Amino acid sequence: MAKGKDWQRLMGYRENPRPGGRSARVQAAVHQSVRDMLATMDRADVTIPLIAQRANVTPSTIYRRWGDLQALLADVAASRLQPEGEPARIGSARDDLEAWVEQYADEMASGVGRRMLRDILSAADGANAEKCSGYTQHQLAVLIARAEETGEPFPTQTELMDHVISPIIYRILFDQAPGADYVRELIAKVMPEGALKGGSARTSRATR
Amino acid sequence: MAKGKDWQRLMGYRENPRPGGRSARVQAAVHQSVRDMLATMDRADVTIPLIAQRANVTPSTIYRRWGDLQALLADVAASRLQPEGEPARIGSARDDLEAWVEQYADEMASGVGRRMLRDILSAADGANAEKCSGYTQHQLAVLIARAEETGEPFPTQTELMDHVISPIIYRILFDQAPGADYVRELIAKVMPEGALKGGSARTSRATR
DNA sequence: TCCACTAACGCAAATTATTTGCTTTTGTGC
DNA sequence: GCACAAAAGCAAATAATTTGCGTTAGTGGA
Repeated sequence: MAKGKDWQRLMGYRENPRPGGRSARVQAAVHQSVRDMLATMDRADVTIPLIAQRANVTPSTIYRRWGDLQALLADVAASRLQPEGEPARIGSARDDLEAWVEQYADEMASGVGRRMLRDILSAADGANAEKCSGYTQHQLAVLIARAEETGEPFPTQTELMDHVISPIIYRILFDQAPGADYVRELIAKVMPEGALKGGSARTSRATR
Repeated sequence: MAKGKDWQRLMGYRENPRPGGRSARVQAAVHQSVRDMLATMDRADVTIPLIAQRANVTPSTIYRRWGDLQALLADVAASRLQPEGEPARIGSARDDLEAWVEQYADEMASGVGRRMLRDILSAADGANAEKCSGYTQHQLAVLIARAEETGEPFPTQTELMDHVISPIIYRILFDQAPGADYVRELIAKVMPEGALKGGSARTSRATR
């Protein structure tokens, strides 16, 4: 089994060799089918033949295009994890950050989010994982750019990834869900000295 | 397919229902078989029938006991990730911590370590992931206890998990390997104020 | 030590998933 | 339009998974 493990690379089946109508339709139908099935039935019962049937596609099409179920699930998860827009503008850069990270943590810690994370990480090809991490970094970059514009003191991207995102993801993957106040504490810790929360003292949580 | 998804729980097949001779032998043979195969062949070619053959066991035995390949791989990975002993005693508590974390990061970032991590995370049952995180926390607890004995200032377990272990694991899972100096920087950041590195200034790396 | 009990294993048939060679459809560039 | 080839469909061949039932062998009690 699994002889042609990486033909996807061997024959450059990558991104846009022929993105025209039919291919795109098949891809959309298959993705939709996967999303539907994940929403309605237990993940252990989701199989490629079933996905294919619901998508009105032949199983071999899926096998040839994605390789195996894990790769397909990872692909679907990665596309669902792609942010729909930029972080909301609430108020100060820090407020925006807090709001965004809280929502991020909630999404990732939810049942579906957690499973998507795992799907992405368990794929043989790490491309989707990198893509997913890239999305996060991009969102943070937007927040950082805003802070720069207004001159507000703000953590660097590395600090945010290492000390806010990483602990959140670790907890989700290995233990349990991080709560909203835990997230705020993480943020408080990486904010540069002198950056105030609202109008009060640094560690205060009175405002809001 | 996969009808009896979680019979392992339904009928309490858990840890020690009957750990006597034969069961233990089968478990050892299967684990060994998996380790051998992972070492010699491509992971995509590792199948349950092959594992069974090499372990001189019937495939259905493996299916009934572990459920599927992912669960088996996660089980093997978790047992390989179990630390063999306590962290080495090098010198100061901080030196011990640095040495231990560096080795931890190296192991996890290596090809095998990375794959084991992913195996553990991709299993449907999160028990192995928790177990694995528990090992890490236990090792850290030992280091913390030592620091307490000698009265050296030391980070808390939460600080270490959140700001040293988490960023390392995140990088391994999503991006690339963390280097030794990156690891030392993380440690430097969580050491309490006033804790000196070797005999010199805090951020110095002259010693050692 | 022997015996009853049953968890766990082995075997083999039935089912289901995966691979593969070949044909057909259909975007794409000229 | 037309030629080209990428991607899809189809179906047969292969391989993995499930399952029912018989057998083996730890475990606890007499």
